[in-house]
Amino acid sequence: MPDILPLEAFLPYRLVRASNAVSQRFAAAYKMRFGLTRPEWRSIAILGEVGEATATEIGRRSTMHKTKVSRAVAALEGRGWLTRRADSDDRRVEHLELTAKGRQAYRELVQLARRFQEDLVREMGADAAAALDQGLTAVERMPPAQRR
Amino acid sequence: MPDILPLEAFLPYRLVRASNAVSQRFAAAYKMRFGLTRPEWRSIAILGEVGEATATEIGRRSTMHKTKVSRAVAALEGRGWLTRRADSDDRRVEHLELTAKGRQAYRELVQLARRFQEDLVREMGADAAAALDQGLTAVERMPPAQRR
DNA sequence: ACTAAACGGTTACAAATGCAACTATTAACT
DNA sequence: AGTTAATAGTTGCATTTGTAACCGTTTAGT
Repeated sequence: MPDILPLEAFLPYRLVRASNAVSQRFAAAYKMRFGLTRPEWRSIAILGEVGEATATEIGRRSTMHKTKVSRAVAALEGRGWLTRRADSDDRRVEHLELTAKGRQAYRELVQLARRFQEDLVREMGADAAAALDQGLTAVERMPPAQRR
Repeated sequence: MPDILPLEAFLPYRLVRASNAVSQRFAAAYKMRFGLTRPEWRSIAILGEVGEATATEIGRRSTMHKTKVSRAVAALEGRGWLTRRADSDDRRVEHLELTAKGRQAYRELVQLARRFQEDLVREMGADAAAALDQGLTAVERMPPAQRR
């Protein structure tokens, strides 16, 4: 009498699958357009949003490990999409900022992302999208101790 | 007037984050209890659910690449949790099945998963969990061409 | 029947990732 | 002041993952 668990009904699995499906599709878009990796796209997204940040802050905001951030930042710097500026008070800290070229790319990326999300919502249906939003909000509210 | 995109409002990003938060927490549980990797746990979950499957079928059902499945299956075989049986008609095919030991582990894993999901739903709130369910269902319904 | 294409599964190699150790610097403690 | 702990960021190394090539077998086309 085997007590089975249908994987299709298991929330963590469904979340992973949905997440993979959606972000692989989006990743294909920005990768094709710019040759960016996910850590790179995320770092740009943060910098474009807040204007200026340290590597640590990028990591905190985007939930990426600091080595990922470090490598992404190095790559973006190599592309000439961001610059580092030493902090005057604390010489460990580097303030990062997009260059004009980086901001231009960011603008395009934002367009891409907006269109993507619009398509997604249209395809899911507005009511389902609202439900998803509500569900994700609840997950996001869960305390870090529980979330991690 | 930079047109910004708040990452916190971008669905793919939110999905990835929620998915990571939830499944890292669950992974910690089965990893601690059994030392399983995620591909291994998924393979067991499929086999426990359907009783018997080929590697290809495991891949299809769990959305894992065939190399991942191949490695997971090899590891589980090494543990003595599953056995391979050659197909009589088609000698390329191997039918996989959990051993008694594997089924025992599966039973425990199902318990673990059930408790996990109950806790999760309780913590989110039943209404939010229902909303999440509805949202995920809509994503799952999206055609593969769009999903991938 | 014979060749080419397709398929199940494994393996080799390259790229991405995570962890731990490291450097340099600042903060905290006594 | 002087030692210790903490922090920002980078790098080396082991592990994980994905891609492509591969072997053996079956199917399809001619």
